[in-house]
Amino acid sequence: MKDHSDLACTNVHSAIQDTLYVVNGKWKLLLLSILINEGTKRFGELARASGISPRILSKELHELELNQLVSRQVCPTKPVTVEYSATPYAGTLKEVIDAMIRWGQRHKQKLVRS
Amino acid sequence: MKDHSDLACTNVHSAIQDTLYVVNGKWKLLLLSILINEGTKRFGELARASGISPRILSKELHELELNQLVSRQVCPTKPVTVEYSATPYAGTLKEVIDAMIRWGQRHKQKLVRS
DNA sequence: GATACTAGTTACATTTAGGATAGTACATGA
DNA sequence: TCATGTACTATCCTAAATGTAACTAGTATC
Repeated sequence: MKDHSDLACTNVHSAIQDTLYVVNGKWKLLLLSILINEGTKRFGELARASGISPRILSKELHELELNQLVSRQVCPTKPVTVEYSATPYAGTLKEVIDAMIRWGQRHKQKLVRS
Repeated sequence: MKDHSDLACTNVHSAIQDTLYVVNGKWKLLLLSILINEGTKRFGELARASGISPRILSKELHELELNQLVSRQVCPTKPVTVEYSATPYAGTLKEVIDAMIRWGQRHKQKLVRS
């Protein structure tokens, strides 16, 4: 209600859309949350922790890597393993993720009460 | 990294999924942002402000109403108008929305710089 | 050689989201 | 009576998202 020029509104609207574009879909914020809160994980660990099928997981991780939110490191183990980590830049999304976690928890409690 | 029981993780994961379930899609957070920041708006105003087609707008507003995030009031004007407002409960999502606005703005600046 | 573990990939099917277009219903004013 | 403004709704369609199942490739182990 305060700063209400058309320009300011447009910026706010497109800022939301820009964020949604980067973290679209059912899985990206969940994956980032896991990597941020639990640290580096391998492909199989992420699949088990999230319940995402390999095909989707591979695609989501690739998209997150393109946006520099996740880094991928191949480890010379036998058999080879691949470690995925949240980048420092992903940390800037923590504010969004934490807000969503808090809201989801409160929302569930509200549903239980009513 | 701190509280790392399976239960805590499960709760965190499902909390994110619960939030995503309520505010899914391209438009719900944008609509809520408009209604929260700019106040009550009519159907046509929302359509113009957001660029959403009537069919989708109607569907999104209905879903938001079901989740008690938006209230709908018919005004006895001629022709009849309908006002949509963010409910007090929608205010609890402001934290999420503001975090996404800030992130989107910073992200765009990052893209411009690099 | 068969089996298993790693990290994917490929092909296919299904579901969902979203958009385009036109039409409905009601009232007003020309 | 016809156009206009309001708020939708119905129909159809396309594209995107997601899921399932099977399969590849490299290495190690039995």
